[in-house]
Amino acid sequence: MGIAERKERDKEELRERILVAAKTLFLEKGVEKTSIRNIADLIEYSPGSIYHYFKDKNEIFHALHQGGFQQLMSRMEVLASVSNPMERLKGMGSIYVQFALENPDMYDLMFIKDAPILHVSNSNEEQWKEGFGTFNFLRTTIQECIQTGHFRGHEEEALSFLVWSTVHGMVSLRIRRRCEVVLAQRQDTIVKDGLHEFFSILDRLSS
Amino acid sequence: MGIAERKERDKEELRERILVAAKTLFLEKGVEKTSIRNIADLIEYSPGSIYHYFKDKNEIFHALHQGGFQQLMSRMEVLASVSNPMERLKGMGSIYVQFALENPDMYDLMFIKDAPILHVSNSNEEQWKEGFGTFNFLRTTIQECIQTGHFRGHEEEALSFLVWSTVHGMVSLRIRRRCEVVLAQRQDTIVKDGLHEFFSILDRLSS
DNA sequence: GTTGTTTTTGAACAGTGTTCATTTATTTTT
DNA sequence: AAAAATAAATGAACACTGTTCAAAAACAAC
Repeated sequence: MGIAERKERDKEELRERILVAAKTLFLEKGVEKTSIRNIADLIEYSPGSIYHYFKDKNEIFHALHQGGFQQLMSRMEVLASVSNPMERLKGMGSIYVQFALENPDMYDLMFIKDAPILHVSNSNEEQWKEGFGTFNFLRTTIQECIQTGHFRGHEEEALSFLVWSTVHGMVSLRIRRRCEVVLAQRQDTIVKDGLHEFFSILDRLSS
Repeated sequence: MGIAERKERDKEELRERILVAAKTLFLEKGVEKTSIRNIADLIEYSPGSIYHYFKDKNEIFHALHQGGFQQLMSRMEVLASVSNPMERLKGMGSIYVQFALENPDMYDLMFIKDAPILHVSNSNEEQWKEGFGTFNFLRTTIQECIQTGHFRGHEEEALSFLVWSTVHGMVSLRIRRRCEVVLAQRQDTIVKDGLHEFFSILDRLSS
C-alpha cells in the first residue's frame, strides 16, 4: 500500500506549500491584507481547495505562528550554558527583545493579534503549548534566581508574569507605534534603553 | 447670518450622532465587526453620507478614542491631591490598570489597535496629543520622584517608558488573551498580583 | 471499462470600505 | 412667488473579503 502513503505525502506537501505562500504574503503585507484568494493565486490553486487543508484562515495563521515560537525557543537555547540564573534571566530579556524587533510581524502574530489565539480558544484543549513552553522556561529561571537568594519576598508566578509583561510592554508599544508619537526623537533606542533600566533594577533587587 | 451658524450646529450634531452610533456598535461588537453600513442603519442615513462627515473609518475611530483619553485623564485627576510623588506614581498605576480592565475595548483602541494610530501618522502633525498628555503626566511624576531622592542612578525618560511598558504589558497580555492559556487558573487575579509585585519593587528602589 | 473515491473547481452568498453621478432639500437672488 | 445657486443625502456600482457547496475532473480499484 505505497500509494496511500504517497498520497499522504502529497497532501502534506501541498499543506506546506499553502503555509509557505501564506508566510510570504503575510511578511510583506500583514495578516489582514493577505487573503485566501491571494494565497490560492500564489500556489496556482482555486480558493476553495485551501479549505480542504485548513479549517479557516485562523488555522493557517495559527500554524504559521508555531514556527515563530520554535525560532524564539531555538534562540533561547544558547543560554543553556549560562549557569548563573540572573545572567540567564537578563540574556532571555535581551533575546526576547531582539527577536521582537527583528521580526515585528511574527511577534505581532504571536503575542498581539487575536487571530491565532482565538483558534486556540475554539479548538478543544491543546493549550497554546508553544507559548506555554517559552513561559515555563522563564518561570524555572526565576525559580532558580529565588533559590539562589534573589528577589527575596517576591512570589514566583506573579513575578514571572511581571517580567514577561515588562519586555512585552516595551516591544508591543514600539511595534504598535505608540512610541513614535510620544518619544519621536528616541524611537530607535528607547526599547534598548528601557531594557537597560530594567536590568539595573533587577540587579538592584538582588543585593 | 444666524442661518450659517445653525447649519454649522446641525452638521456638528449629525457628526456627534455618527460618533454615538459608532461607539454603541463598537462597544458591543468591536471595531472590525462594526461596519459603515451598520452605523448608517442606526442613524437612519445612507452609507455614503457618513463620508461627508469623516474621511474614512479610521477617522471615526480616532475621534472615538479621544474620548477614552479624556476618561482616563479625568480619573487621574483625583491624584492631584496626593503630594507624595511615590504614592502618586503607584496611584497612577492602579488607575491605569483599573481603567484598562474595566474598559478593555476602549483600551484596546487607545493602546493596541493600529487603526486610530495610523490615522495620526497619516494626518500631518497634531501628534496624538491625547496620549502625549497622559504620558507627560507620568514623566513629571517620575521627575518629582527623582528630585525627592528616589530611583537614584536612573534616567527619567527611559524609566518612564519602562514603567508605562510594565503596566501596558500586563493589561495587554490580559486583554489579548495570552494569560488564559499560560496562567489559566489565575487569570482573574494575575494582573492585580503582578501590579503588587511591581509596587513592592518600586518601593525597594527608593530605599 | 466500469465503479468508487478523492481532489479540485468556480460560482454563489453575504458581507466589506469607498466613490460618485444623480436626486432631493435648502438657501439666496431675482 | 419663481428661478437660480448651493449644499446635503442618496443608492447603485466597484473591487474586494471569508466561506460554502454542487458539480466536475482526476485518480485508484476491481
